[in-house]
Amino acid sequence: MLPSTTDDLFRRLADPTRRHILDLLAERGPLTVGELAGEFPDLVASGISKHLMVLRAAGLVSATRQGRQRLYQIDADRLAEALAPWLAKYEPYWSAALERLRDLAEGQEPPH
Amino acid sequence: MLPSTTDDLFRRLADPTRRHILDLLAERGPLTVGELAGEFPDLVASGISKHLMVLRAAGLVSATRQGRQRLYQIDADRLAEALAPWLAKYEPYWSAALERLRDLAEGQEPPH
DNA sequence: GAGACACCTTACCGTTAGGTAATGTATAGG
DNA sequence: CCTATACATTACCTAACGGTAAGGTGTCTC
Repeated sequence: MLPSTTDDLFRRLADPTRRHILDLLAERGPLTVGELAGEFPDLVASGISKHLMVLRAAGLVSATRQGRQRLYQIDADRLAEALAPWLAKYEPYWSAALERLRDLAEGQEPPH
Repeated sequence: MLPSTTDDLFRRLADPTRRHILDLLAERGPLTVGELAGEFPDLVASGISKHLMVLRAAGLVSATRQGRQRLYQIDADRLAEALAPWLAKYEPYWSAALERLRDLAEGQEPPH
């Protein structure tokens, strides 16, 4: 399922749990299913596993066995690659928005 | 519904028809419901209207009466603003992906 | 002001998506 | 080997979503 069209991508990113999983993998590096499941007290482990399968089917994450555990890591390049065509259409808008966000983060007023 | 959290945004962008509506408004400028509906032969007009309500509730589009028609236009700034916090997390990845995309569009090999 | 028109709103319906629970499979340890 | 562990997989249930159809509201035209 390498192509991962825009439709496909947005469908997979639509679920907040899946985006949270991606965020965790991006922040902390590779994690096991158990570690990830620990971050979602309201969910059963097999639910996490299912979400991981959805992400893996699009190549957004990849897994490597580590004994009896399984280490998942994000493939942010693929994520970016799949999102790029859509992003390109709105580039001028969000590039400005990102600058405003950065200005805000620095606690200084935007140049105005 | 001004805040439009990331969760909220992705839920609304998840539907391909809604993203297509946004694309059309971005490319062609303000359009009426009838004009938009014409682009979706498989859908009934009231379906389009429903999608527009979903987008409008998040402020992603706005409408102005024009006689008995209604002109919808995209609010790309709000779209970008809502997406920016999420985008910022993966910025290094997709900024590279966008460059590769641009290089590809110009028909030249990336600098490598 | 009566009708046509453009759109909105509501009610309803089938499909899908996300959740749990139960079962299956592969690996580590005693 | 036998058991426990760590995930994967399957079956099942419910809620949410996207769709149509029918009725409602406001506006233009004659």
